[in-house]
Amino acid sequence: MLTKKEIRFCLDEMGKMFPKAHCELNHSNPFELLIAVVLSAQCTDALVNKVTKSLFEKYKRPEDYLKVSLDELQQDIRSIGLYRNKAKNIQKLCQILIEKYDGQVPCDRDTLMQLPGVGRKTANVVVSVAFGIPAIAVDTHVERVSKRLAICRWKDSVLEVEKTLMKKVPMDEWSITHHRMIFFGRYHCKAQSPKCLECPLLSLCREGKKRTKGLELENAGK
DNA sequence: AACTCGGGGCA
DNA sequence: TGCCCAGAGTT
Repeated sequence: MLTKKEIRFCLDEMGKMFPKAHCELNHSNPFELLIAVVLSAQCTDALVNKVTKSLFEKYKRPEDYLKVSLDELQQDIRSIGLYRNKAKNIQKLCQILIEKYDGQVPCDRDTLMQLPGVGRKTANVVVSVAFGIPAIAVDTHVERVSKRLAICRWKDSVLEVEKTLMKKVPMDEWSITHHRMIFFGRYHCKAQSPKCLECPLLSLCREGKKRTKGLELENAGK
């Protein structure tokens, strides 16, 4: 298992590789952030950004999402995939915001998780980015990177990964941890083809050592 | 734990 | 073409 010092080194290196990783989300508007993160499930941020640009010109407040028909909202977000469920969830979510929370986005993680389409990952992103509440959002990239680097154990559940990260990463870096690991996992430490041979973390990466050793044996055998 | 949603991106 | 994807909900 990696020490705190080693983890800090890893995060620093990830920050050097993707220096703009923390600038991708809109900090200033919790409602737009919530919608954007709900839309981002199972598709890339680049794709969501294409949609949200025009979407946020048309829909400013929760009320605006309820003024149109479900079909119209579905068409407005069609290009991101999973759009039927997401449109339904967003209309339901907006209705709840209006009825129970005076049209405002709750700043509590557990409250957010009760909204349709909002799971633990989405709730953690919203509270940490929009409200500055310490939280670490764990998605498939964060989970994979944490396991490959032996920050946590292979068999750990998503929740256990989150707890381990909170224990080992200094609190003031929690928010940035999510974005650095996301970019690192998406573009470098890929699920199928990680770039271990050109990775600055190889010397302390359990999975990387195993994989590169495998590559050497493979090459030697040919 | 396994399945579903889904169009776009990429090899 | 076929495979995978910044998840969440249901069974």
